[in-house]
Amino acid sequence: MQKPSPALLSIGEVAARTGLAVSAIRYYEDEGLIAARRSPGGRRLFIRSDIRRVSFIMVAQKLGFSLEDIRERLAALPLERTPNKNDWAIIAENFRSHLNERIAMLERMRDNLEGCIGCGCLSMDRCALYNPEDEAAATGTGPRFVLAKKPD
Amino acid sequence: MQKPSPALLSIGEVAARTGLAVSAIRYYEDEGLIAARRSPGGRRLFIRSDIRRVSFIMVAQKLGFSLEDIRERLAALPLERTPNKNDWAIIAENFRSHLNERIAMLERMRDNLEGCIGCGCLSMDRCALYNPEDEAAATGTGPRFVLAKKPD
DNA sequence: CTACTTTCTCAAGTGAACTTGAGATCAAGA
DNA sequence: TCTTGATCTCAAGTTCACTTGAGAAAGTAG
Repeated sequence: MQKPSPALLSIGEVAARTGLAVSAIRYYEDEGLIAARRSPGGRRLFIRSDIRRVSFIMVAQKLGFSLEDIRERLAALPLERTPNKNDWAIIAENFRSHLNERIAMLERMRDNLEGCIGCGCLSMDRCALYNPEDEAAATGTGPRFVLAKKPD
Repeated sequence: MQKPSPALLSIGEVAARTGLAVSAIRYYEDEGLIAARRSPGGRRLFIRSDIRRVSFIMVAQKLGFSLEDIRERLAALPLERTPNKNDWAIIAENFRSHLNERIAMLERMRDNLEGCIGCGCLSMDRCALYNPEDEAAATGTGPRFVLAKKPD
């Protein structure tokens, strides 16, 4: 009967299963995002749940979080032990609220954009995307009316 | 009667009105994202619509587009002439579909996350976030079941 | 005209997130 | 045992998106 999966994984296996480069995994370890034990010969050995941890890092990055952000978020997970349901639930909950914020921002952006195309207001007033410079000049920096909840 | 706004703007004025650093505006010109004419003395002169162009760059960046992406998108706008409603509508439409994709991705991510917290499936099967490694290993690289439309 | 501020160019530096290269070691199959 | 192939460490290089610095010239207020 062949072993279905060994208890510990080499860095190459983690790389193959996540699609990440070996060098990137080492970098994540240097940066404290993951932890590895070592074989007697000095090679890194990962536990299976590290694949999930790495996957989480990759997904979070695609969503625009920095490694610093992600490290803070992952700090709630145990490094040496396989995280349980409750460990992940804490992370997920935290992550979810950030996701909702981001979704809301994108939707605002999209709706402003659509409003602008349809409304014919492009000449001057009340069009946040077409004409953010006047209000922005009054209050400070950047075209933030497109991103803000309300230009109140 | 004081001039309400001169026809052409200095780089400092564009910086003040967009909140961007002067150096960044020069950088964008080097990168071909904006174009400036020059005064007899060699200073950059921008047209008013360049403020909108710069604002657009800033917003698009916040949404995760690279300057390269943005340059391609802006290529549909005229550089020397003030873009009209139709020019912007083309950009906006193009941009909108990307926004919708991004929103959909975030929503999928969020829903997977929520499903995972609630469903109690964290031990093994059918939980894309908790356990992406097995399916991912079979088909290739990365934790893409969390991001893909369907793990079909 | 003088003094001061803004802008100019060009080169080099910065931080994030990795990758690449060199030279050595570890581990497994023929 | 020999020979690959995977991994190790450490230093240096890369890309992106800028910023900083130096030295000079342009514009502006008094």
